[in-house]
Amino acid sequence: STPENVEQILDSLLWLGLDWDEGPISQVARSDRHREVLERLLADGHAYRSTATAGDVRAFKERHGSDRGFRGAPEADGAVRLRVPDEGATVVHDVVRGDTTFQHFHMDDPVIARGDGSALYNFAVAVDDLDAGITHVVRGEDHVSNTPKQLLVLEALGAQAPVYAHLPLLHGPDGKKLSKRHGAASVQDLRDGGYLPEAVRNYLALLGWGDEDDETIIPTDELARRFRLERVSRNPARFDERKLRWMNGRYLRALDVDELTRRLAAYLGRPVSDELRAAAAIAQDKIQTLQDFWPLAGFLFDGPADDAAARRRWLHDGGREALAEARGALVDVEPFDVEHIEGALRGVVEAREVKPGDVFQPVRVAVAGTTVSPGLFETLAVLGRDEALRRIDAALAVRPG
RNA sequence: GCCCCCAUGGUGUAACGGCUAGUCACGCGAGCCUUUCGAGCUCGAGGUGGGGGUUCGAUUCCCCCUGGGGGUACCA
Repeated sequence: STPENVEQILDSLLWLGLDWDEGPISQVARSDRHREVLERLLADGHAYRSTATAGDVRAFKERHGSDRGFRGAPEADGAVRLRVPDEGATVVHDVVRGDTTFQHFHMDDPVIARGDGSALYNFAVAVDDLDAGITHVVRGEDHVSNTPKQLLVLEALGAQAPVYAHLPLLHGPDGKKLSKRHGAASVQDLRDGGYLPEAVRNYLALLGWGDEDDETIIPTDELARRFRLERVSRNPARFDERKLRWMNGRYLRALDVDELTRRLAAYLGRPVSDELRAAAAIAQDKIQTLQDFWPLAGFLFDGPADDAAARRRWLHDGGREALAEARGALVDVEPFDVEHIEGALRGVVEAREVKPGDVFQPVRVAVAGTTVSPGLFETLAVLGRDEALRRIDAALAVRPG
C-alpha cells in the first residue's frame, strides 16, 4: 500500500533468501487492463452495475432466508457485480486441501469494481494472474473462501484456472492468529531477534509440513529437494519461538568462526576484527541467537558488567582471598594460554582445598562482572594477562558491602 | 447470523483401514559431565477432543457434538 511497505516486504524476502524472477506486479498500474476486462464482462452480461449497498444485501437475505445469495437488478450506474449462477456450485481443487464445494445459492453476487470503475482485489488478482501466466497459486488459507469468486471471474473470461495450494495459517502459543503481541510475528522481528535466515527457513518449513523420515535439521537445499505441496498439513500450526531458538543455536554452532564473526559484525553494526573473532569463538556454543552474543560476551569489549548480586555472592571475604591467590598464580603463567591458565587456577583450587567454583567464580565475577560468561580460561586468554590482572585488581580494590 | 476449513502428548510432526500409535524433534523431569551456562550425553513422564456408526479390525472412512480457525466490504 505504501512504498515503504513494499520495500519492507521485499527486504524481508531477500533476507530470507527468497528471490524472484519477475515483478512484483502492482495492481494499480494495471488499472487500464482491469477496465478493459470489466467492459467485456459488462457487455456480455457476466457482470452488471448495481447501487445496492451492504445494508441492501443484508435486507435481501433477511427477506429470502439464508439459503439464497444476493442477486441484484442491473442499473445504469453503481458498483459492478459479477453474476453468480443460481444453480450449481463452484469447486475449488486444492493440492493441499482437496476439493471444497461452494454452492452458488449461498453466494452473493460479488462486487468486482467500485462505482468509479476501479477494480477490487478478487477481480484484479484473477486477471493479473491470468495475464502473468501463473500456473500455481500458493497462499494462505485465509484466501480459500474468496477463491470461488476468482474462479467465477476466470470462468466468465473462458480462462483456465491455475493450480491452487492453500497453506495453513500460523498461530501464536495461545492458538490465536499470530500477531504483534505474541512477540516475533514478522520476518523483520526474527531478523532483529538475531535469528539466522537458514534456521528460520528450516523451522518454518517444518511448521505445517513433514515427510516420512521425520527429520528435524534439514538444510535448505535438501528442503527444496524434498518439499512437496501434497504433504502440507491442513491444520494451523503454533509458532513456538523456543524451538526456533534451539534450532537457531544448532545452526549457529555449525558455522565456522569466520562466518559467525561476519554475521555478528553485520548484526551488531561493527567491523570484523580479531577481537570480535576471538570473542565469537569462545561464545559460540553458549548462544542461541546473534542477539545473545553481546549480553554474554560484551564485557570483553565494554569492561565488567555491573551485577551487584554476583559481587555480593562471590566477592565476599573468602572469595576475595581466593581471588587474590588466583591473581598471584596468573602473574606467572607462561605462556598465557588456555591450557596454562587452567593449570594455574586448578593449582589454586588444590592448594586451598576448596571446590573449583570457589576459585573460578570470584575470578569470573572480577573479569566479567557477572556469573555467566564464556568458558573462564578461554575468557582470560582472550582478555590477555594485562587486562585480566587489571580487572582483578580493580575488583580487589573495592571494599565489599 | 450464514458459508468454508481444521482437530495425534504442553508444542511441531510420523504412522497402504492391520503388531503394544514413533530408535523423531522442541519443551518438561531426573541423572551424568562440569568453572557458571542458554552447550553436550543418558534415562524418563506425557497423546489419537467427546459420542455414535461402517468394519473381523478405525489415528485413518461416515454422522453429530464440542473446541479452534478463516471468510462473509464499493479492503487486500
